[in-house]
Amino acid sequence: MEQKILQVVIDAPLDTVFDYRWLQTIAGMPVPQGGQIVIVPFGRREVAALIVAVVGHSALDPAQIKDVIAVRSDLAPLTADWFGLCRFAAAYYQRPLGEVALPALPKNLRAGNAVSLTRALKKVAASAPIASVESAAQIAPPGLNAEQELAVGTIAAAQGFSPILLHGITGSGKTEVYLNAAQRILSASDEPGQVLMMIPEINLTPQLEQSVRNRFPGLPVVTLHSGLAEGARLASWLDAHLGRARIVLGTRLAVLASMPQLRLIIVDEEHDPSYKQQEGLRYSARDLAVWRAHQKGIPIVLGSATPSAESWQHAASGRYVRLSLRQRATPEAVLPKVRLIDMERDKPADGITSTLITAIRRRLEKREQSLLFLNRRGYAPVLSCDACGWVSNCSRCTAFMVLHRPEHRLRCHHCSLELRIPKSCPTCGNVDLQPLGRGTQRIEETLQTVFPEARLLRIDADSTRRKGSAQEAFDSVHRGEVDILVGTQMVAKGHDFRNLTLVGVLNPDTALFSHDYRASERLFAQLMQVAGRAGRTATREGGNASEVLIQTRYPQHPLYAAVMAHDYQRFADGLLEERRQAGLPPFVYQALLRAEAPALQTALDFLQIAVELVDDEAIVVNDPIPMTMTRVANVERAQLLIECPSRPALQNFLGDWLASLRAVKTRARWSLEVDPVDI
DNA sequence: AGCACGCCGACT
DNA sequence: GTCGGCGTGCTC
Repeated sequence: MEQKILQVVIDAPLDTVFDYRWLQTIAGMPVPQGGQIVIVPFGRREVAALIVAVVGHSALDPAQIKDVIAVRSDLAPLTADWFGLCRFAAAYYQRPLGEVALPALPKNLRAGNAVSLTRALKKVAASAPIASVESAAQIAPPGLNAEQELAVGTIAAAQGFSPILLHGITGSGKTEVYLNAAQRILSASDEPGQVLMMIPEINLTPQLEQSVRNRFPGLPVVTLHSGLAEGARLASWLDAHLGRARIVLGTRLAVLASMPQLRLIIVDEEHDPSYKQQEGLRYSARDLAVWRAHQKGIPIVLGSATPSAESWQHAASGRYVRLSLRQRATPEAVLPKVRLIDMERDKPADGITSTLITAIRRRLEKREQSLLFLNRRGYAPVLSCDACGWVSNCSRCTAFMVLHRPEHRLRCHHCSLELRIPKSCPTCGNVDLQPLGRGTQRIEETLQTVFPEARLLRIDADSTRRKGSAQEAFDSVHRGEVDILVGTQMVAKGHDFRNLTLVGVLNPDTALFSHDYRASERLFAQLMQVAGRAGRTATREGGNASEVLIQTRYPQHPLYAAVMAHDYQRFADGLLEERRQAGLPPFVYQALLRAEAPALQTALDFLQIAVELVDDEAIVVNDPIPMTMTRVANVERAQLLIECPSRPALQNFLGDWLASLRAVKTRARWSLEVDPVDI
């Protein structure tokens, strides 16, 4: 009887391979291969594992080796390319391979549920034969302008790894460039090819999915995102893995999809913070996509109206090719006029200046829509007592509990704590408690008072909690059932409202002076994006271009000057110069060690030990500090930032450092983040 | 990460 | 006298 040793990895924080015994129980049963999924006994449970190697002998005592329970031989093995990607991600983010590779697979594949896999495989096999791109492109593409033609030509002609930064203003037709480039690449060769098209949040950008499907009717297009039900996710994943899906449209998790015939990667809105996974393995899907394109030797298009500082710098240094779309694709369309409202001169009443009120009134008279953008949900960020100074602190976090008036609740946005709004001050009994500051709910209330006849709609995480309700809300705006829309960053993405001609931005100033050096970069992107919601309408008959009004106390700030001029380049060049002088990314590479414990000192003590374990001249070590929001859900948190001008040098150091950190005896829970954001 | 074993406080 | 707190140790 033939015996083999399968070396496997498991989804656990254990950076080793485990050996299992495979015995040929039925003559002719094929020997398992690397890249296949197996079910193995692990401790007292059964887990899914991935075979990384099949060998003849194990170094272990045979008595220690257990038998494999089952081999998922019905699935084509994961390829070496895919393993290479997972290996890179694991090494780069300092995690065990199994913790990267196994969660990248659909749950149903790992659950040992043979029935659902068999059914899904049958469904894939039975689905329509693969359509060729030619037969599917029967819908005539709209004509491209010269800039778009140049972009498509450059992408399609690219040889080998070619990172391309496509900088195109809102409405300049980036999507058409993506679709044409995809078409050219898919039809260029006789072999089947696949395109990975990544977008920040699929639920907020259903238009893109629709344009892709409309453009290539009959071509297998699948979506991959966390909102899919497990069955649908498995079906999409299998289509991608088996090479049947020609276009995979997905969010950040799609970067780890198995796509054996990958020929082109597109990352739309490449600057978007959603590409950064903020829990578990904290990877940048954009960065992994670039690595994947490099590994495969294929072009990758990073598209944005406001590229990230990192990508802009790569373009400036010549690492990326920069292509610009400076014209709006629809010739009659014009950019919205951006004006600032000086809040020192025009003092706002209830958060809204008279200039903005007048502008909204004009839109109501003309039956046009207005959008007010305010990045703060709830009614007011804090409830306070004038008499004794009490404020609505969360008892478990270093944060205020936010007043949610319609729900009659105080809510902590950082832990699950929720209370009824107190009728009187908990310390002095004063019944006159005051909300301080303004969130979307309060703005909605104010507007309803000022414009009692107007049809108002608020779109934020609270109003769209129910599944599908965000879509309903956006649809009703499109149908013209809303006069004034109030929303958080949710409304900034994706949706173009044809009849919307006014965007008001309520209090963007806080981001100008944030401790987070990335805040201004995000603000610029957000302002350009929200301005784009209004900008797509052509100059209206006899009317004016759409208008963006920004309420600010700092009308002289250069960021606003760049926004008014729609001049990303001016902003970005200035931003990069500041970063260079301050020694901040992208001119330095960072890693952040976080520690948390019931007592802050426990976390700080651990980080101090970590400081003392740094023995590398190339590494700059900062002081361990409590996090800005020190306590969340009764856990105290601290962090230690380390920096290095060289990425390889940092990588080299991190491996050794982590090995010594794992040996430290501490009660703190800790984790390392490479290339952190939000620090 | 799970999951078990193992030694000290408030309950039927 | 037991149920259960989480410390620590292991997983081929």
